[in-house]
Amino acid sequence: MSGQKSVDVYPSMVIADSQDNVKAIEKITIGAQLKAIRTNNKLTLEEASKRTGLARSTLSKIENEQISPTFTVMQKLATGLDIELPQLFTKPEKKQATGRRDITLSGSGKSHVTSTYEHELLATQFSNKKMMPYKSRVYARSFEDFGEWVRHEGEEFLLVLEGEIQLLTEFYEATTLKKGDNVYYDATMGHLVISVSEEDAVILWVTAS
DNA sequence: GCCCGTTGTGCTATGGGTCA
DNA sequence: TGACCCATAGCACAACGGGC
Repeated sequence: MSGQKSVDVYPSMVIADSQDNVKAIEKITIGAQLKAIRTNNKLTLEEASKRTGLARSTLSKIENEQISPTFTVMQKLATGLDIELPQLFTKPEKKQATGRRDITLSGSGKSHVTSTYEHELLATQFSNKKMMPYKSRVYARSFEDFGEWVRHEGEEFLLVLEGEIQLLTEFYEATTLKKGDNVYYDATMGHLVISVSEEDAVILWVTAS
């Protein structure tokens, strides 16, 4: 319950608006997303509290960015509010149409920087999509940069766009992949990616739940 | 006055870091 | 390795303000 630690799979996010460099950065906060989802569903904090099992004050603090929810809390939020977890990181759509599309111009994805990766989330306007595509610059150079395996629900496809990476997985030998190489794997298996080229590698990732 | 949201305080539980 | 300390998350509770 309390004091839980979690692997930062989808960390707090920023928006980049340049092609190669992150310039003006706009923060996308989980709190704001949570509040939008809750109010769209016409739920009070009290009602949301009952549905998620989290205290009303806790929800208020999350919405006002006073505390950062752990992965477990985000799972409770997703379950209680009947949403997919990635929706906490994407702006909610009021209604969905069929035949929809989402164009992300070069460098205009939602960026989110960690100590190991700089993610640029693509096609973020869809709140209920089955895949989550994102481009990542790989800062990590060793397993120690992560401390533990990254694992989560679903499957992932990875394509190397620039540089050279090493894919480390729980059950296989480390594999070196260069530009154009790709891999599809079960994301519940412990995995992580490190750069092995002189420059930080850039990869395309597609996560499907 | 009631409902709702926000804020502040104090407490507990837990994990990480440090040190002997 | 175990003890200790500290930071953090989460909870309950109370108080306050705004809107109806």
